[in-house]
Amino acid sequence: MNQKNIKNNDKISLRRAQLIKAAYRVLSKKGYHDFTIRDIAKEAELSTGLVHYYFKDKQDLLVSVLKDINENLRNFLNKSFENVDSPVEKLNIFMRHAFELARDEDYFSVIFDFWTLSNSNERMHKANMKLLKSYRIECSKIIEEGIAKGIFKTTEVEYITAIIISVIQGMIIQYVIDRKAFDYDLYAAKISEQIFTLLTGKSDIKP
Amino acid sequence: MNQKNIKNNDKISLRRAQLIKAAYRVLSKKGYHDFTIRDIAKEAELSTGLVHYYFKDKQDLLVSVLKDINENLRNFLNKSFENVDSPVEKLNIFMRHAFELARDEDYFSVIFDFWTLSNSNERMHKANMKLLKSYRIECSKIIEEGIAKGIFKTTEVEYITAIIISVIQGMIIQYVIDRKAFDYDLYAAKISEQIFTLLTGKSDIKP
Amino acid sequence: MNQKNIKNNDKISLRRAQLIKAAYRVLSKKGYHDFTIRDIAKEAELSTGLVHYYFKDKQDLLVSVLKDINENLRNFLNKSFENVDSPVEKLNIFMRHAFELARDEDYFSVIFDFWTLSNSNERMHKANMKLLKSYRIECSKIIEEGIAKGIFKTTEVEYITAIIISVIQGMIIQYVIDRKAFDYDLYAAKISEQIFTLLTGKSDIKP
Amino acid sequence: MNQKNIKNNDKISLRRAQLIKAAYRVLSKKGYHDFTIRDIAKEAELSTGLVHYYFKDKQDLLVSVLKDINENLRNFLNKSFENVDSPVEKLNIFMRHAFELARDEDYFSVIFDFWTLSNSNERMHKANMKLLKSYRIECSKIIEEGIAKGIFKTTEVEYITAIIISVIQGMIIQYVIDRKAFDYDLYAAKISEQIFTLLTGKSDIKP
DNA sequence: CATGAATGAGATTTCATTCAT
DNA sequence: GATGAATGAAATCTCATTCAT
Repeated sequence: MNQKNIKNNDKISLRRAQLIKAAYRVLSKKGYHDFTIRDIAKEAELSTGLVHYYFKDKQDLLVSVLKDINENLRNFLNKSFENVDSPVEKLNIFMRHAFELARDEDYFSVIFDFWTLSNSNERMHKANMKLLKSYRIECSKIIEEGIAKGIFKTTEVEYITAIIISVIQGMIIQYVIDRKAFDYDLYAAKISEQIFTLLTGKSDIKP
Repeated sequence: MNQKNIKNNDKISLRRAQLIKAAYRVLSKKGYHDFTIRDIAKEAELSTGLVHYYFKDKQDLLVSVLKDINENLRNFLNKSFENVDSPVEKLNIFMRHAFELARDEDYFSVIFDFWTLSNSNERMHKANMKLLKSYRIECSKIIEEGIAKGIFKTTEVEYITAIIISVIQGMIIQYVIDRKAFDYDLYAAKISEQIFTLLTGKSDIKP
Repeated sequence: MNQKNIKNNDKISLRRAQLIKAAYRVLSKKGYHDFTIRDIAKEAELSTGLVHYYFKDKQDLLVSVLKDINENLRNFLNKSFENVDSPVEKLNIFMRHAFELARDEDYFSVIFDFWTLSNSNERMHKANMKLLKSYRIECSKIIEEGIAKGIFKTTEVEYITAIIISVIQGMIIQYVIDRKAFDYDLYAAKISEQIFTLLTGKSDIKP
Repeated sequence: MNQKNIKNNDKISLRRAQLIKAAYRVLSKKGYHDFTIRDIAKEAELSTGLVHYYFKDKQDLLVSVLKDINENLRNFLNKSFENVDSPVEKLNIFMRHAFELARDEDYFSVIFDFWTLSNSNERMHKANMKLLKSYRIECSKIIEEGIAKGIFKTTEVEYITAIIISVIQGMIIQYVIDRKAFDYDLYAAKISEQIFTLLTGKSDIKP
């Protein structure tokens, strides 16, 4: 590939990224039902035609947004774990990150949209499966590392993982839908603690 | 209220129920994105005009569907608890019912739709809050009854309730999105058991 | 079918006919490439939505126009032949009618459009086949009647029919594309005469 | 004109020819309705921008395609007649060539497209007139040569020419639209024979 | 009450054409 | 000459909502 092509590809990637970002912003602001290609174009300060130049159709753009979210998760975790050795600390980072998602007003509205689209769009369905799987895989890796290092004492990595993801996710949903349902921060802390108890058999680990 | 009005109201209720049911069926079949007023009218074998006679607009109908779901939950639990005294048995029924929701292919796609709509529609948002609250209230009532009867030994009813709802809900979502993610029945059973352990302090209670 | 349905169907037929007529007018004025659904709606003084209410899509409307043309041909011939017994006179009417089509500035532009669409649209293709077949069938019927009555003396009805249709059609095309190519009326008269010669063996029959 | 300009012009001609060929291929494959400038560029393995460098606009390109077809006709006939003296043989070649056009699946779809465009585009209209005129002129030349050589005995060259073009063209159209309408080869042979009869006076039918 | 024809705003999508590189 | 990213106008089609009957 020559110099020129590299430049072009960079430009293409740039535009795609720009549009994906704009789509994410619009999506979270207006929700899938009301957002239009025109909104995205306006948000990105580009023409509507260009959106279709880079993405086959609306659904293609949305799938790309979801894939982008997935990639961001991996990047975030990779970066965060760079200088961290302790599995306990890693799990803490992981859970804190997960609980923090509820902070971002928009993130879960977008996720809801994607779940909804899962039904009618197979590509979206697969991307959703992949994102959830990513969460489970990252979580399992940490737990297994903890077991290998003799810190965690469970034999049921997958089950514990499913529980962790479930309880965090379920908590977030309730909180996102009803911010006054309970003291989210307190419950998040308690749950973290309880999970460590479950994993280590002691309750004195401080997150 | 005279005889005629009663009759009319009955008929109105009948038509409304008929349309709500049709809306639920269409909604679960096609998802929010593709369903139309015409679909509902056809499903109910009525005219499109009539839908707007009984419901202000599309959103009004959808809110009514959600409220209907809420009512059904209460009715179901009331009926199920009619001849049951044991809080343990009640909690079992409650959790089994909740886990069973994942069985119904359609139920959670509809719920996803409603969550999504929560974002842009305040009435829908409120209805969603109410449904989640209903779950928490019903669950809390059972736990408090168990405490009163000396069977459950927790002081944190609300927290435990939130955990129960969260873990079940989170489990369902993962399962609905990826039916092969894990052995749902096994995990459901394990979770139930673990919740009873949490509540009673013993692990030998068989659900 | 009750009185009401009949009324409704009449109304439906009315609207459909109205739109087909409008489509025909617009089509001949602007040609397929430039004509829009909006044009038709405007021509019929109705809304664009209504066009789609009565016709699945643009192509569906066009196929309907072609079918309408076909029907008109049959109706015209049936009516014209009502009090005519002589096959010679019938064939004369038939050929005069055919040659007259070139008079209508629009008719053949529309036909060209349909031929063009034949390629990409199977329904249109079939409708085109049907129209041409209609012409052949009507022509053959007359010739056979003439043979039965001992007036025409050919054994090759189908071949003669194909020739008649071909030469008239080919003549029209040249004339429609180039009005000054030749003396259309003169040539039309000559061709008619020659065809009768071919059929009867004498040349003194005056059309 | 200097050496450089000649080179450039050659290159320009080359590119133009390349694009015209590509346009013809795309046009016959997809038909006017679905073909795009991008299709042509892709087919020619060039960029879309270049199409507009060599042709003012889409219509300009199409007119060029039609002119190209016209030129090809003349070239073909010139070449075919190179070593042929007999007008009978020449007319045979001419008619065979004409009838053969129906063989090429694509040729007449393209011609239909051009006829259709005739309506809304004057340049296209003229190009169409020119192509039809070319056919008549070539045919007339042969007949006149035959008369000069005492082989053909008609005094109505133009009329006979119009008939020949008409009947062949009309035959092709019926065949192109309905391949099973009749035995095309048989009818083509019969028509050729009959035309020669008409021209040589061997039959007793008077034109 | 009930119907469904009619409306019209608005969404997605396509594509000829332009222009900076 | 050559490229292809970018534009933006315009087309088709959908659908909630209205309203005369």
